Amino acid sequence: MSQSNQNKRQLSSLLPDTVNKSGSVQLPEFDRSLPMSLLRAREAVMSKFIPSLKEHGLSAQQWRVIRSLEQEDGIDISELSKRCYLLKPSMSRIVQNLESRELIERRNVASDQRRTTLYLTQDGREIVKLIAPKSEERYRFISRQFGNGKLELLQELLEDLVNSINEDEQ
Amino acid sequence: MSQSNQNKRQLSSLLPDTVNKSGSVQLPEFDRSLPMSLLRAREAVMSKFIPSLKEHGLSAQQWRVIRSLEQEDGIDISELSKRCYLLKPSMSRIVQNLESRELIERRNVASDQRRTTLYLTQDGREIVKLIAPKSEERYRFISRQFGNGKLELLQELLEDLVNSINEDEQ
DNA sequence: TTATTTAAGTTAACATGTTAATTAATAAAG
DNA sequence: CTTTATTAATTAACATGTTAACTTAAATAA
Repeated sequence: MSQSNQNKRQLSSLLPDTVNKSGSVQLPEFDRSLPMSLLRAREAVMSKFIPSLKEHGLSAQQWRVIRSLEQEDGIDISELSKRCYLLKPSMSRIVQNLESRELIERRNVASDQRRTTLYLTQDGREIVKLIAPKSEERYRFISRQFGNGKLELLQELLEDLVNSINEDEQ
Repeated sequence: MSQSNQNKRQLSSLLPDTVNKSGSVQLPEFDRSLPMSLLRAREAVMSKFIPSLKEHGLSAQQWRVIRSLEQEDGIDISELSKRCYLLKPSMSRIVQNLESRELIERRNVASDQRRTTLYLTQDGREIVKLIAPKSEERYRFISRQFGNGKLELLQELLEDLVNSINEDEQ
């Protein structure tokens, strides 16, 4: 994981809505910007999950793929890349990696030879059984430390943020 | 930017705190997990900033570096990598890239020849002047769409989340 | 003063993010 | 039925994320 967050500053006024007195525009303080806050939060959260993934030789992205197939097996690569928020070239390489390790397998779609569907293998299911309890424990830890109520509120705000940004594009 | 979020589901109960009735542990639904929520939020936010960065041939990471030097010039590479949440090998390559484009310049530290300090060039400052107003407008847009109060609350929750996760390590 | 440890930054190697191009298959249009 | 357009997935190429190793310089210990 990357370096810890060492440059914490006092919470200050955010996102000025007008230009400053001298007439020049200004961005929020770099460390206070929304992208940086989201980056820090995600790195902190991921730092709790990555060690147990590494124990099984899996990257975060590979786990996302396995996790998504565990929830619904047999979807195609395009759909899987959407659900995992991975670009298709990235998904293509990840699928090859997991296939070579026999954690997932491909099947052609008889009705559309362009498409390939993906399934967890028995080994893939075993690795889920090994990792899932540790991830579950990590979630409980985060939930306890941070507070269940605050976590629900955060999730809701994150969803509202995504919706409010995306509705501009509709 | 990556594919849009097309698989929205109804907001459901999050982070079960106990094992389910059958006795097996369970993770939150994949799409509802905190890492995925944070990833989506950051991608949505970044999608508003990246086009104007690309107009000037800058990646998000390169902009972070320039942005950080604009706030405080003349810091060393190690300190800059901490502030930008970039690993040192990544920072090393980014610095080389920006240096070759004459947006930043290196200066040795006479008192410690291991260290190199970095400064924005005149061209670097010009590009900040071109990009900053667009980024500022993007912040105003996000703030309007989402709500200033909600944005402050979100920032506060993100900071609390980071603090609560990290205090376990102290 | 010398030896050892630590630090700053770079490089190698591999994984993933990203854009563009390509191939093969399917759908649509005429 | 033939031609054109679109789609699914892969590959190439380059940037960045990540870990390990390396080089050079400074700090610390003996």
